This record gives sequence, structure tokens and C-alpha cells, in this order.
Amino acid sequence: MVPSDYSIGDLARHTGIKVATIRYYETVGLMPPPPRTEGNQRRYGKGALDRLNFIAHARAFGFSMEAVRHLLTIAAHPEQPCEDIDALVAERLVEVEMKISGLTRLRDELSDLLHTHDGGVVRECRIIEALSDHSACPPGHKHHGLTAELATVGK
Amino acid sequence: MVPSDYSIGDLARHTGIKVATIRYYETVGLMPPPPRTEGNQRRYGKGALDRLNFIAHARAFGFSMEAVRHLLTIAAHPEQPCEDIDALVAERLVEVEMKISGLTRLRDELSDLLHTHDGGVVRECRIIEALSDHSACPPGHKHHGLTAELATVGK
DNA sequence: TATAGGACCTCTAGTCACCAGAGGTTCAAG
DNA sequence: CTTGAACCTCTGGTGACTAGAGGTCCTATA
Ligand SMILES: [Zn+2]
Ligand SMILES: [Zn+2]
Ligand SMILES: [Zn+2]
Ligand SMILES: [Zn+2]
Repeated sequence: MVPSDYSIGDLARHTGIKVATIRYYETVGLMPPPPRTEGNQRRYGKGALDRLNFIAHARAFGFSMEAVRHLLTIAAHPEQPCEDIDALVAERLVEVEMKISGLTRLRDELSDLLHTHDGGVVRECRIIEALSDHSACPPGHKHHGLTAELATVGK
Repeated sequence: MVPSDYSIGDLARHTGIKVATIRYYETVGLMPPPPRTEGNQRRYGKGALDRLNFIAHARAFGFSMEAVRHLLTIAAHPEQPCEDIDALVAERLVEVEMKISGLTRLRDELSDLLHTHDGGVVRECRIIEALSDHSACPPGHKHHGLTAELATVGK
């Protein structure tokens, strides 16, 4: 019909986002419901393609869907100042930095574990020992573990 | 009754693992079902406490529940050689390192984004621009994004 | 010993961001 | 017109929990 006329599969090919995911984005309101053919199949225009690409890129930066929603809203108001975007990106950067530092500590601990390990039998294994013993744990014994904040990065 | 006799809440306090999580571990077979009081409440012994602590520590290292299961099985055979543990830890270390490198790349990109940003109006915002444009994306346009592997770290 | 209230019980459903599959319909090339 | 790839909806699953409803039990104090 109009200049551009993509099926959902076309959109998937152009954006690298799976068909099922595009439909999912529609159900959660990230993508607007497109018009349909007489046979009930989705047909998208260039605008939808751009929008989906924007989403794909934002997700690749690890923004949550909440944040993506926010970004889309902002992008839809081109005459407003863009401070909020700045804030969103800065926030995301902090998240990522925190995750990196948490994971770096973890890496060091794992690496220690591996290096103090000299093989042998399970009974004498230092790794098992380390996992069994919590005398080194903080009092009150909070097993912080990996917080959700630390553990995930957006996908 | 026997030497040690903990309620589920006691276990939670001693290990830092929430009551609901302990019950969850039981349903998925990580913790064996303990005996009950006449009134149907769980009563644990020292063995259960140790096991739960082991689990807590392993989870804090970011091992998946699958891996924890594996570790528990190994720990239950103290006369066997402990190579498998070595392998499990090494595997985990590689995972963590991969995540760190992925996140480090991401951090750099976000940081770039922030620094090439000089405020103003959304229409001219470089961040929005970067998110909208995919001329810099690889041909075939695979939006790798963050793979699940990259994105999570065990919790 | 009676009672108050904190701790416990089960079960369901929600989280995040999708993905897989079943079972059926439509579209487009040949 | 036929074929088969692509589309449709709907359901359920993923990992590792967490929250809450609605009810029962345990135990310390008066
Ligand atoms: Zn060992
Ligand atoms: Zn501990
Ligand atoms: Zn801007
Ligand atoms: Zn792109």
C-alpha cells in the first residue's frame, strides 16, 4: 500500500528482533498495533521499523523496557530539552559500573579459589572447605550474594 | 529433639536465606524434606543447616542451581578426586570474565555517549541520534544485544 | 491454664524479557 | 491452482525466587 509495507517477518529481518518478540512488544504496548491485511496479518510502515530499531538499540545498551518506554516518550517530543535522556544514560552507566565492580570482586575470589586448590580428594578440597565454612562470613551472617541489581544487565 | 532442632525461621536466621526460599529449595529438591512436628512444621538438624550454608555460599559465588546441585553431589562423595570441582569453578570464572568484558565494552559505549552529549533539544540530541541510526551496525544487522549469557550472573 | 500474637503452613500468582510449540489460516510464487 | 513458507492466536515454560492471602500452630507470659 503506502510507500513502505513490511510484514512482521520483514521487520524481524531488518531489525534482528524475533517475530515472537515483536508481537510481545505489541502486547506490552512498546509497539503500537499496526494495521492488518484482510487476512489479519500485520503490515508495518517505515515509522514502525524506525521505532523497532530504536528499541533494539536501546535494549542493546541494556536499558530496561521501562527505560526504553521512557526514551521513546522523550524522543517523541523533539522540541523539549533532552536532560532526561542524559539522566537516563548516566543512570544506566552507574548501573553498569556497579555490576562491573561486583563481578570483578567475584572474579578475584573465584580466581583465589582456583589457585589455592591443589587437587586431591574431595575430603581435603579447599574449595569445598571454603564453601562449607562460613567463619569468614560477616557476623549476623548476611549472605548478600549477588543482588538482582548486580546480577542482571537488562536482558 | 535431637541435639539440634531448628525451625525454618532459625535456619533462615543462621544462613541469611529467606524462609520462602528455603521452602522453594525443598520443592526443587535442593534441600531434602525435613521431619515435621505434630502440627506439621518443619524441624531441621545440623546437617540441614550445613547444607543450606553450603548452598548459600555457592550461590554467592554465582553458581547456578544446576551447578550447586552438582557441587552438592560431589561434596557428598568425600573419597572421590575433586577434579570436577576444579572444572566447575574454572567454568564459572570464565563466565564471569566474559560478563566483565561485555559490560566493560558497554560501559565504554555509554560513556562515549554521555561525553559526546552537549545538551540542547531532543531533535539535535546525539544520544537519540545514536539510538535511531543504525548505519554503524553490522550488515545483516544482527543486534547481538546482550546475550543471556552476558547479561546474568546467577541470581 | 488461658490467651495473644508471632511464626508457621499451603497455594497462587507475579517478576523480567522473552521463546517454543501446537494447531490452524493466509499469502505469494510457480 | 497448488504448494509450502510465513503468518495467526493461545498456552506454557524459563531462572530463581518473592509476595500475599487465608488459615493453623507454638510458646511465653499473666
Ligand atoms: Zn579440590
Ligand atoms: Zn556464611
Ligand atoms: Zn541530548
Ligand atoms: Zn542497528
